[in-house]
Order: sequence, then C-alpha cells, then structure tokens
Amino acid sequence: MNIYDVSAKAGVSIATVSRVLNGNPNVSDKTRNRVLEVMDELGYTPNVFARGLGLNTMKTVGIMCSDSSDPYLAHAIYYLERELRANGYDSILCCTGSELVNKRQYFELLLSKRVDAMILAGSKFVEIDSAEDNNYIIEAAADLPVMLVNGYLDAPGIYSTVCDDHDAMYQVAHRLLQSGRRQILYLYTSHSYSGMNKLQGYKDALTAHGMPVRQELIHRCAKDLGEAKELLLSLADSGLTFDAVMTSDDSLAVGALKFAHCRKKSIPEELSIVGYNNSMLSYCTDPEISSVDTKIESLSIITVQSLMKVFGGGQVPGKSVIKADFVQKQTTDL
Amino acid sequence: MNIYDVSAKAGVSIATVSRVLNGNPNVSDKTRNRVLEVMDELGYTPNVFARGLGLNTMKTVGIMCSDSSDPYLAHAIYYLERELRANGYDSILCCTGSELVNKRQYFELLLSKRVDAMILAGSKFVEIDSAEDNNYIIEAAADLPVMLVNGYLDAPGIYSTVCDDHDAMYQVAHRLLQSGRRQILYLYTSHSYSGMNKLQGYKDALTAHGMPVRQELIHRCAKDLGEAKELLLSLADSGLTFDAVMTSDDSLAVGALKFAHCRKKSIPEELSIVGYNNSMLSYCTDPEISSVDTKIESLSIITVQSLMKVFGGGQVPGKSVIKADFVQKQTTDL
DNA sequence: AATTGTATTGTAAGTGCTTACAGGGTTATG
DNA sequence: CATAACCCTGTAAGCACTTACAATACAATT
Repeated sequence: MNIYDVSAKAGVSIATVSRVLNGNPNVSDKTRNRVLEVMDELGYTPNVFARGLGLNTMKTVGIMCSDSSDPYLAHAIYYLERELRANGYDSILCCTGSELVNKRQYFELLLSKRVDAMILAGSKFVEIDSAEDNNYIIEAAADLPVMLVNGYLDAPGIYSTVCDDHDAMYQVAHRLLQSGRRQILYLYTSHSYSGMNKLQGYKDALTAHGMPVRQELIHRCAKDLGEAKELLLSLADSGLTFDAVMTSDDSLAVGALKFAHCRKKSIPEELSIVGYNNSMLSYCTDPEISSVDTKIESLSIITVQSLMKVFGGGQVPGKSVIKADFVQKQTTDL
Repeated sequence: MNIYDVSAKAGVSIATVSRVLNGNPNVSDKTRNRVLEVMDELGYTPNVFARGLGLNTMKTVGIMCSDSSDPYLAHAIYYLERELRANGYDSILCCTGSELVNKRQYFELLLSKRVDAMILAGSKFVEIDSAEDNNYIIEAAADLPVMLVNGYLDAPGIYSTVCDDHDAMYQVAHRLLQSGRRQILYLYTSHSYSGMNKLQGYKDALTAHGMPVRQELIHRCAKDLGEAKELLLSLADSGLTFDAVMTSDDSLAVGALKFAHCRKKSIPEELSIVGYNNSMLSYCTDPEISSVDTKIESLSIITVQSLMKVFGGGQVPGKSVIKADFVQKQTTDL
C-alpha cells in the first residue's frame, strides 16, 4: 500500500498524490477530493521513512530531561509533548537520570536520530560551574534549534524560556522579612543557572532590608526529603537557630516540615516553610506547604510556541521570562 | 555526508560499507577496520530514514501512558525508556492525559509512525466495562507486539506484565482483619483489569474471614486527594464508621490521612490507612503511609525483556506476574 | 485564429540505505 | 592443471516518497 496504489486508483500521477499529501495548493479541488477519497477507501498511510528521506525531517523533536520522576519535570514533559503533538510534531524522550553522567552522550544519540530540534527540560543541563561543559550544546545549536526550559545559555540558536526565579525568591524573602522573620535558612540543590538566580534573589532581599548574608544559613542538599530533614536536625543540634526555611525545591520543603514535626515546632508561628515549584508534594502534607508556582504549563507552551516560530523562520528572543506566583498555603502567614 | 562518501574514501563499494554498518560477518577484518576508521575520520552517522526505508523498521517503540504526572507512571516511563535504550531501541512517548478521550486516536497516530511495538503503561487502557472498546488494540496486535504494563488482554500478540494485585490486596486486608480491624473502607479509582483484581482481593479476604462484603464500605473516587478527603468526610458525617481505609492508589491514601487529621483521629490506633504503589507521596506525609510496593522497576524491565524476546522470535507467556510487597510505615501496626 | 499566460498535472531525478545476485580471487581437491 | 568450493566484494534494483522542471490544457487577450 503506497503512493502508487493511490495514484493508480485515482487515475493521477504520484506527484499529484504527493502534493495532496503535503497540502500543496497547486491541485484542483476536484482532483484533491478524488485523491482524498481514494486514500480513505484504501486506508492509506504515508510511510514516514520515505517521507523523512525526501524532506530530511521527520517532524520529531528530542526532549531530554534529567529525571522524569521529579513531579515538576514530569509535568513539563506532559505539556511539552501535548503541545508538540498539537503542532504536528512527535517527541522522542530521553531521561538521563538524575546523575546526568552521560548527558552529552544521550544528547548526541538524539541528534543522530535526525530530530528537528532539541528541548532540554530541567535546569541541570546547564551547569554554571563548568562553562566549557556546555560547548557541545552550543555547537549543536548551529545545526538545529535548541530550547532550554528553565536554563540559559547565550548562543545563537539557543532559546531559553525561564521563570523569573530571582524575582520569585526576592519576593518570598522580602515578605518573610517584612513579617518579622530574621533568620531565614536557605536550602538549595544545584548550581544551575536557575539555582543561582534563586539564591541571588534571597541574598538581594536580605541586603535590601539591610541584613547581612550569613553563609551559615545557606546550605546545599541533595534533592531528597530524608537528607533535608537530617541536615536540619544536625544544624539545629549544632546550635543554629532559624525561624524560616526557604527551599529551591518542594522536596526539600517536605523534609523541612518533617524536621519541624520531629522537633515539635509550631507552624507557621515558630517556623515558616516555603517550597518551590508548587508541585503535588506541597499539597500532600499537613499542613500544606506554601510554595512558588513556577508556571510549568506556561513555560512548556511558550517553549513549543517559540520553537514553532523558529521553524517558521520568525524572530524569537533568546530568552523569554515569565513571572512566578507565590501560593500561600499553611506553612506561612504572609 | 553519506555512505558514498565513506565508500569513496575507503576505496570500497557502498555495499561493503553497509555490511560493516550492519555487522554482516562477510567482510574481511582488514576491510572492516579501514571502513570503521574512515567513518570515524568523517564523523559519519547513518541516516535513520534511509535505513528505515530499507529495513522498514526504525528500532523505535511507542509508549502510551495515561498520565505522566502520576508519579507511578512517571517511574514506569523512566525505566521503560532506559531499558529500551539499553537494548538499542528508541521510544516515542505519547501521554493521553488522564481523560483518555482519544486513546484510540493516539494509538493509531503512534502506529502510523511505524513503531516496531507498542507499550501501554497504566491499567486504564484496558477497561473491563467495555470489552469492545479494546478491539483496536487486539487488531493492532496482529501486526506488531503490544505490551501491557499492569493490564491484561487475552489475544495473540498481546503480552502483559502485571503485578499480583489480587494477592497484594488480599494480604493487606487479611492482615488488617487479623489485627482486629472490622470495618475496612475500600476506595478505588477505576474499573480496570488491575482495579478489579485489587477489589476482588479485598472481598476474598473478607469472605475468607467469614465477614460479609458490605457495599456501603466500597466507594469509587477520582484519583485526587482532595476528593478522597471530602468523600470520607461526607461518609463519616452520614454515620458510617470504619477503622481502616484501603486504597487503590497512594493519592487516595493521602486524602484519607487528611481526613483523619481533620477529624483528629489517632493513627494507626483509631484508623489504619494503606496506600498502593508505594510512591513518593506515601513518604511525604507525616505519618508516612504504609503502602504496597508494586515493583514498577521490575515490571518495566520484564516488559522490555519480554519484548526483546518477542522480537527475537522467542516464546513469551501471554502474562507475566510478579508479587508485590507490603511496605509497613506509620499508618498501620500489622 | 494566433498568442500569451496561468493553472494544473506528469516525468524523472534525487534521497541514503539494504540486499539479492553475480563475479572475481583464492585455496583445496581430484 | 583443471575444477569445485568458498570467501569476499561490487553491481544494481529496490524501498516510498519529494520536487524541480517540463508539458499540457484551457482561458483570456489581441
């Protein structure tokens, strides 16, 4: 069952069938309808390989994500995939695992599939520490569009969609300070572009309030609620006091809440807790955790829309920024 | 950059290059090495489309899942994808969304991409209520292997990997009854194959203990913790009493826990709660929720391994069953 | 009626790979 | 030394589609 069968039955040439297939306007309505009818009768489906060979594209984009079991990224994947499909594109997914050991290798594997673009979901792909590590991304961007969701790299062909993390954290810290909190502990997971922005927002808010930035209040921690809890327990045991905890990820906030339960701290009075991403996790606990909604659905949709613009030859800014929303729940009273 | 460039530079024919590419043994080591060298120098990557055209396969399998933001399915996708990649296969993902309105349409869309097999992750694809709804899957299975993760359909070409849900729920109910619980509320989300098995396990355990199956203790509920909580509140208000809640999904158990907090019930003394899937959610709450580990990693790996056997022409049972583990945490004392 | 232009259709040359078949070279056998 | 056997390699015909270019048909214009 191929284009020849259709052309024979419809009494036209294969070129005409192909034109119908590709929505070429140079086909009379009469012919087009006849061909479409025949296709329907025959249940014809074009062969994607032959098509890909001719067009040198398979209308497929590669999505890389570090960890699909992170509820935040899982949502991103869902929305990206849905939006791409709505635009007639398939996605081939590649989860590198949270270690990201072979991210470069995976990246090239996807490239070898002749994807039309790459989407890197999750901030961890672009590490701040090691600029040279990102060269392979920059090189690839010379050949095909690379979209970063929640990451940023300044290079031609790379388009970022990011949430204004600096502003979000600045606002959270600002409101906590305004409500009288004086010792805000800050927990974060990674040295990514977005991670550094968040931290800077926290620091800038302190400075704006004329408060010192105290390094002993800033801690890095694995993205694991158990570790976060243990870290806080040991910090508290070592004599550190704090009346609020800001975290770069909801899972850390869940850990902080467990710490609070463990130490029988009343929430939010004795200890305020703020998460980040406003994921399902922040709704599971009791009390529910106030968190920052980073608009992953919007980010995903904008990413795909930008990509479509790039495909269409349109101008797209290298960075699109959207504002986050603080969602007050039960672990703060701001 | 194509096979001709390589053949020219290596001074052999394209057929020889192709043979090297495909691991054909009829190539002398000398020639093979020279060709490999040239490929390396030129940085040659075979064109997947042309390859697909010739072989009529692109070493790609379609994965459909209802809702990638369900942590359970997100894990399944991760493991499936990883395992497929390890076997040299790509996956193209398609999340239908929890409504599953267009599942058939999506299914056919993936088929039109000429995938080599389909994997349906999540029990919701195979509804028990409407047998005729599954015909399109059975028809497709005549052309390519269809793998069901946590679903079951008895038809040639369809291979299921399921967790022994009946046994798992039987054991949970049995242990609850043994520990003196007498009114076990049962909450479930869907009329799927696995959903029905779970419920039957619960019922059979009651019967085995000489207890009646009371319909007023069995309720269907959307997979949403808020709805579960509200349902329990209204049931309690209507005078129903219960000393344990079994759920077909962790999210419902989280809702049950919220209900318990709301009504100040002591846990596990006054009310025991058991979740299902042992997902991250069950670790987020305080107390942590006892749950059934349904071994999604094993299920995923077995699914892919079975698929590889099918590809290789081997014999694979229509159904592979693995046992679940009850994970005791803080909402039970069994 | 001849000419021009336009809309539609067909022809044929790619696109990069696989593989059946044929052929050439080398070695073993009679 | 001729012949068969075998191993390796090359030729060429697909695979199902796209598309530049050529050709045709038909209407409009002079």
